[in-house]
Amino acid sequence: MLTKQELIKYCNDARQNYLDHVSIDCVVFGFHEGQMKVLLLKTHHEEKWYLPGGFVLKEEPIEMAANRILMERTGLDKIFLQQFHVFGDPDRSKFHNDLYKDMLPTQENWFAGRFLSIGYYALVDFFEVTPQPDQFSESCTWRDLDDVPELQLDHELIFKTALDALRLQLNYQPIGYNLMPKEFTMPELQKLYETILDKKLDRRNFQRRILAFGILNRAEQPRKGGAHKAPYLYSFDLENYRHALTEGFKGGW
Amino acid sequence: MLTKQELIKYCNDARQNYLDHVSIDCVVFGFHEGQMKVLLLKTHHEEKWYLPGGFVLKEEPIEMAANRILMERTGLDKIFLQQFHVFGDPDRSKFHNDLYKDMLPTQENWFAGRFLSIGYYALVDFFEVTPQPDQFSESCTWRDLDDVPELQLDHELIFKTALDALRLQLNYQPIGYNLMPKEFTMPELQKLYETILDKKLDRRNFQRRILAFGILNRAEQPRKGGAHKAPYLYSFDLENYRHALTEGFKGGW
DNA sequence: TACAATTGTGTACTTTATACACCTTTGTTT
DNA sequence: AAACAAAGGTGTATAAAGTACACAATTGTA
Repeated sequence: MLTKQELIKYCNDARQNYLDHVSIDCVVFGFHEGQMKVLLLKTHHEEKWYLPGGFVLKEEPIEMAANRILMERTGLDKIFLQQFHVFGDPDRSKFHNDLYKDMLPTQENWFAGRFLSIGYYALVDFFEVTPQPDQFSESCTWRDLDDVPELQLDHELIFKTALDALRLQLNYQPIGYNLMPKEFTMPELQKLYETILDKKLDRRNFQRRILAFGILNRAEQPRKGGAHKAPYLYSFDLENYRHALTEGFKGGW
Repeated sequence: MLTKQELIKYCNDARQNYLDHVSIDCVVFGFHEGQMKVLLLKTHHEEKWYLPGGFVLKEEPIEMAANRILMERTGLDKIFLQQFHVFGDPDRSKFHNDLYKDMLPTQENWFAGRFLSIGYYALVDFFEVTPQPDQFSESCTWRDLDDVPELQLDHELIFKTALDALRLQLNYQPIGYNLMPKEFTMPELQKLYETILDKKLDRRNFQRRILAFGILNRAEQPRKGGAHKAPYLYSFDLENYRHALTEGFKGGW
């Protein structure tokens, strides 16, 4: 809970710098070695969880805003964010809007206005980044997908919609660059798909299909040292990968 | 061109009623008997073409806003609109913003502010609806997809992005209800797909594939009276159609 | 009556998808 | 050292889907 002075200061700052009525919320999925998580913020002294979100500067492109917001609120930089939906229910922040209504008249409280929220999602390796909570948050932590706490506002809807969008994306776009180490084994890549889809895939059929996409290069030398048979190492063929990103996989019709 | 008094009046009205910084633009694709068109507005006394767009009322859900805007600007009612993207470049309406800068200082001109635009698209039978221009427009007309005039602002980008979204949709959702008459022949339905995709499909393979989706019922009696062999008539199985709409066609992974 | 246009139906071939089995490698157990 | 378990590479049989065709049936027109 803010003091009245703090609230007024934040309102003035926001009114001056941010575009009114528009916010951005980011759903950052984290993957590492078969585990999938989502990045959440928890406010000070409360058990209230949020997706990292924020506002758009008056002259800022929204893609830049999404990246800046993610950076400011979680410390994560240079993450590829993908716009997926706008959440525009006028009541979506009703509870939030009323929070400070006794302290400051709603008309004077910039944050109590109506906000549409543009949803962005991303998929990162959570071992490659170190989330840092901002001043408003007590913690910024990865939560297992099957252990997501109750979220504030409509953030559960945003989260679920993002997960659907991500799963749909698997069908016509390559995925995994920036998630896998430079070289990785086929079972490791399969884990990624299985984790996102939350189901088991056949080892051999997965291999055939993913190889058919033509976005992988196999290294000469297999990985050594581990227990069991030495697996081959693969890396993404960046050129083909990027091409597949823009062109998509199967044409459909 | 508006007079200064008119502009001031519109600004006041808008400031009072509309959410600042947010607009909606609709890309309405029209289809009938193998022709595909897009609905455009032309301003009075100018050769300036726009997509039908407008603003969101302060307490209005954005889906309702999209429908109201389409109704107000084109007369089209009860059209299923699908949100597909937000266009958030701060310069997207730069030219438009400067239009009245000599008449009214930019700060006082509500319309000269920055607007994000939420894109919606729809697909309708253009024989079933009668577009009516609103007071701002000289005409509201269907234009052939390959004869789209130069569009104002970033409306060409919005149009093209909508077309991509529509084509992508063909791969995992049924389409055509509300576009085809209650009963239609297979070649007629094929025309729809060919027109949207702008390419020829094999007659026989199309039939097999579309029938495999299980969303069509074949009538007992073929159509009579026309020249040539009497074709069978089909209608959409609404239950299966709706199911396919929510579930999607092929799972992919 | 021949013909062109349109539509229905079939079939061979290719490609993908699915469901399996078997072998190799490597560290651990006995 | 031999046996074993676990992980991983590769293959194959079958089914389903996609592609490319050919031919027959119907109907109005030349």
